[in-house]
Amino acid sequence: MKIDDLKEDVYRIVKKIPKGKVMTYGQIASLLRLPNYHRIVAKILSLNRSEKVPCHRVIESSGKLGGYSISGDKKEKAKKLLKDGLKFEKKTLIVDLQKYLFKRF
DNA sequence: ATATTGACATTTA
DNA sequence: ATAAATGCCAATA
Repeated sequence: MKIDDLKEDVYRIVKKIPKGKVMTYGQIASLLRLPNYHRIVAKILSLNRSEKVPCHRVIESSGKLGGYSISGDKKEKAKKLLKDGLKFEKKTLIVDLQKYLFKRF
């Protein structure tokens, strides 16, 4: 299973996301030199469901939160992000990527 | 083995 | 600008 191998890399990257920043699925995939694996990244995170990784800092490129399997409630994810210091409309749950996107380069 | 699905992204209309 | 269509890979049924 490649996913099992990618899992480590994904976690590694996600863990490196500084507090107050977020990354997108496609971005992570690109960092792994696998630009088309965004879906796989998402699947990995869905399978993950462990809180050892700040997976709540991974959102969609559109700025929407995406999903959250741990509690199944996106509000939980939003709360964590707010706790990280991010500020966004609680109604739309749209994150300002211009501000909070973590770019390594 | 084929078909559907997924915490999506990018392109086209 | 928004919305639909297309693409992508692996897992699951």
